[in-house]
Amino acid sequence: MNNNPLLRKLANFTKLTDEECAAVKECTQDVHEFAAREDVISQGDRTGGVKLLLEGFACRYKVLEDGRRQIVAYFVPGDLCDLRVFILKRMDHSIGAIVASKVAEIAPDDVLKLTHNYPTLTRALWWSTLVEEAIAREWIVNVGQRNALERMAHLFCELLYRFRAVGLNEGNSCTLPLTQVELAETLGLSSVHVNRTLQELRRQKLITLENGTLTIQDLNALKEVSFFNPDYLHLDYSSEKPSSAEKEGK
Amino acid sequence: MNNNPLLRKLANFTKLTDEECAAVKECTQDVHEFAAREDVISQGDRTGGVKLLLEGFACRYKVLEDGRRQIVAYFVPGDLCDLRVFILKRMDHSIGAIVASKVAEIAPDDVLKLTHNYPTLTRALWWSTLVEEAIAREWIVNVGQRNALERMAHLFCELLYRFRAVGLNEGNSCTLPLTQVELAETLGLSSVHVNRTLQELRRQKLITLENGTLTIQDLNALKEVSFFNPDYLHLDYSSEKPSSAEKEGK
DNA sequence: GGCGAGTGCTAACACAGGTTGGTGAAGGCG
DNA sequence: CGCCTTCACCAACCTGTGTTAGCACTCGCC
Repeated sequence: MNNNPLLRKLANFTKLTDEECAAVKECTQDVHEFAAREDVISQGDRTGGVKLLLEGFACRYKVLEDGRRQIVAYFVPGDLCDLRVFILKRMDHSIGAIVASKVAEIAPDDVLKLTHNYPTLTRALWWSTLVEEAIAREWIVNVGQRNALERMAHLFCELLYRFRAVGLNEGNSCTLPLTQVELAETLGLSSVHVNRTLQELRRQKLITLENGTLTIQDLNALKEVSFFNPDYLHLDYSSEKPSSAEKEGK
Repeated sequence: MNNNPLLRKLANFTKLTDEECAAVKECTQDVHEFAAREDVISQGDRTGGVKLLLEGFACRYKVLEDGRRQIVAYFVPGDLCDLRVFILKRMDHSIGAIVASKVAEIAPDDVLKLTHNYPTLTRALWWSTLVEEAIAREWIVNVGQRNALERMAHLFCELLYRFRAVGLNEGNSCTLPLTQVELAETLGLSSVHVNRTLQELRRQKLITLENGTLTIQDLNALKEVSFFNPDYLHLDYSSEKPSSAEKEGK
């Protein structure tokens, strides 16, 4: 079961039956490969099926008319982009692969079938989209209220938690193949200031970031300086549900 | 039909049958009133039903541990807060009334019933949640990439479009009962700088804002200075669907 | 009638972060 | 092999925005 990162992620919310897992796997057979820095879908394109990142690392971004670019979300394996995009006609933003990635495309009809036939799975999928929205809100807070150091620290905390949720961490390390320019476009900073801030984080022995690998040396300290509160990720299956009569599993 | 702002808004996406309209109305009978600056629901609370703003003006916000506050969304009448919140256990943010407001609470079961029985209505509701997400993304772009003047201009453009979509504008004017502090918390600026920026917008004869009423004197210019592109609001029913065989109405 | 709270507004100063322009190292490629 | 591009890194300077503080006005209330 755990070779599918989506199922791995959903397990953070609820336990799925074998049948549900099989149904998901069946719908995610249409896999496309994208090269690093290639667009999966571009602003203005007609919406297609729902994309599921299977391997790699990708982002959502918008560009202003004058060229400024803002990355508004990251996708780690297991992330879906908008369960219901196909309701809209055109993409109001782009999705780009950051490194070589594998993306499954789920046909609209399959989405409807899945949500029609499997209520538990449906709840789990809704949970994942609600989390995605919560992340977007937290990013607004991040760029709106936090300074450069706090912003960057907060982002790194979030990414570690998300990689963990799909088992793609190694202790407090995870792959993070971002250039400093991309970090800048994420955090609303200049790349120069990203560089300075990275150095400061390293100087304080909070993180290391080299060769596309992020290592958080002191997670508690990093959480503190960035006011990171993981509640918005709603990864609370184990913590709040022990009393429920549902199966425990695993 | 048009006395319900939600139905009014959904009409921007598709035409609903009388039966669907009646079903919506029936589910939105449980109305609560909130005073200005009162919380509709607070961070940490257990999630209840889905809230629908009927009258007034409200916002979503998050507060950091040290007191900094960021408003991450505004609700105009007709806006729902997360069709599926009830899947989550606790609110990771608060919703507050800005002025005295009326809020309907739709029971989770009613949401499920509606989406189970009325596919067209369901599509329209999904559309509205997708738009809400798109707005959140645009806000990230706003605070991340635009400077103070552009940010404020962009926000005002967005709000006018949204008030228009529910018929609550008067030409290029709409009610906007925000203090400068609230504007600051929305745009990630200090209240002093909000003041400066407002004056600059007034000086350039782009807007007026007094007694809680925003008037956009030169919408085209305001859109230009803020790189405002309304695509993300997906209010494109009329513009992209003339060829469809569906009814025209109204 | 006066007082305090809340709000809009302004000025002076401080500083976080942006801009510009540079270096060197690593990798791709003719 | 040298050339070009990309990226991390660095320094000097500049500016947008924040901070602090103070004044004026309105409104509600004792």
